[in-house]
Amino acid sequence: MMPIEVPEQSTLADVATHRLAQSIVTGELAQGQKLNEAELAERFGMGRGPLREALRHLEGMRLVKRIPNAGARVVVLDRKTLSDLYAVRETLEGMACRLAAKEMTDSEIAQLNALLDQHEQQIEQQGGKVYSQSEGDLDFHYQIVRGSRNQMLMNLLGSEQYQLLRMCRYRTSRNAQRTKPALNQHRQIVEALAQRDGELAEILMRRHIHGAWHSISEMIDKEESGQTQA
Amino acid sequence: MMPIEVPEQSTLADVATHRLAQSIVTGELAQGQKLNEAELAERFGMGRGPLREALRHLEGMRLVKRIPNAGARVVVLDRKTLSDLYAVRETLEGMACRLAAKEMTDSEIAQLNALLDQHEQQIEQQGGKVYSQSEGDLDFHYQIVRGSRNQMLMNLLGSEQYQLLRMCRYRTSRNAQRTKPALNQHRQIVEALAQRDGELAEILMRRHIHGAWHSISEMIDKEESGQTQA
DNA sequence: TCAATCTCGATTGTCGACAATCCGTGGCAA
DNA sequence: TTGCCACGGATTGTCGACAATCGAGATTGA
Repeated sequence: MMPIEVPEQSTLADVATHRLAQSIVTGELAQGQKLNEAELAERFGMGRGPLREALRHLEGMRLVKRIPNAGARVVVLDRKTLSDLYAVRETLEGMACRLAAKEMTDSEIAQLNALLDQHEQQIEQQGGKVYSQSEGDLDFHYQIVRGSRNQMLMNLLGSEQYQLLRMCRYRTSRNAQRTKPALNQHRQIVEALAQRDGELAEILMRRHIHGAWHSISEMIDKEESGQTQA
Repeated sequence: MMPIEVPEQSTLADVATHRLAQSIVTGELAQGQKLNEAELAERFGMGRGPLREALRHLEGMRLVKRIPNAGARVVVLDRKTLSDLYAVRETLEGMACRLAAKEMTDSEIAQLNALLDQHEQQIEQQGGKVYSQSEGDLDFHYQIVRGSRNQMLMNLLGSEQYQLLRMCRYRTSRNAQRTKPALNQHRQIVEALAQRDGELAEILMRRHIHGAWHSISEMIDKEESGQTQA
């Protein structure tokens, strides 16, 4: 609810933007898939005008790529792109941690701990399904980013990049073995925040994200067993 | 030519996007200014459809902010926003330097030095006008970002953020005293790159940007002598 | 005089139709 | 058979008109 950017339905183009972003992120629309204006407009029950505006908005967000006179396609996240994304994320979220250690209130940090308690419960109860690794995890990260009080960071990590992130998560979070160690790392980070040790929090977060990329990278390697197209 | 994102005119919405972005960045359209669809469409010699698409694109790029049924306005860069922007930029460009020290070819680094020679000439010839501080400086930074080989970095720093950056530059680059020391800092950075010392290059770049923000911050303080509106 | 409301002009949101362009297909000739 | 060209369908790009909404100013009542 917090990060998914509620558009408070007012204009049709906005709801189209929202629905398309959602569909792209969840993988309902496959990467590289062609986006037919007439068909989508029909499905959403609106004219082509608002839909085209939504496409342009998503183009600005880099969720779709448009080629003049050839239509729009969902962006494709290849290995290199993902690698670059995680490298940037490592830097940016590390920075967020450093700032958050100075800026977050004690109450907010307590909330963070409560969030982790909640995750722990869910892991124990349902044998560590996927929660902590997919949505809950993102909540955790997003809360810290918010704690940095840096609006630019929130924009970058909370919107555009974040969407790509979620795309990636939906692709790879089916077999999440990493929930337990991830939770421990989260705990360490919050501990560092509570002690107002920004440098440590930054290092821990960077290590955490680096590990996440390592894990995801292996997953992609396995997954890549026969799909190469231009 | 390199960074200004040539749209190779094909669709009217694209040229509108380009022209609007240009006007916003150069300050031709003031911050917070209302963007009237009919008027702009008239001025650009096109219908309102393509223009609306351009506005949606710019909205995705965060160059304009739209309020449903109330039109679009040029985004406003207040002090806090700029401060956040420079903090992020410091981190990101530092990272770019660290990567570039490993990834750039000797030839590219030589080119960088040639670019600085050119800047030096221009400074000496015309008494250090504005070149190095406004456009040439950005070229320098952009070349390094490109040298990082990280596409995500290039997107972030080369497009969205970069545009905001340029907005800021056009606002504050009238009285650039900093061209000489800035050039020296640039030289130091290139030297570190040439020695493949990524850590040093990162530190130097961070210091360079930090100093730039300090300078710009003071400029804003002076400039702020009687303008407060909601 | 002040405040609430009403009305009107202006602006935005939406739609349908038309023009331009591209892609695949089929025919034709070498 | 193979390469090229023309044609047709489909899709995108653009425009003009209409409906919905908002803001500002005038009007009226307390």
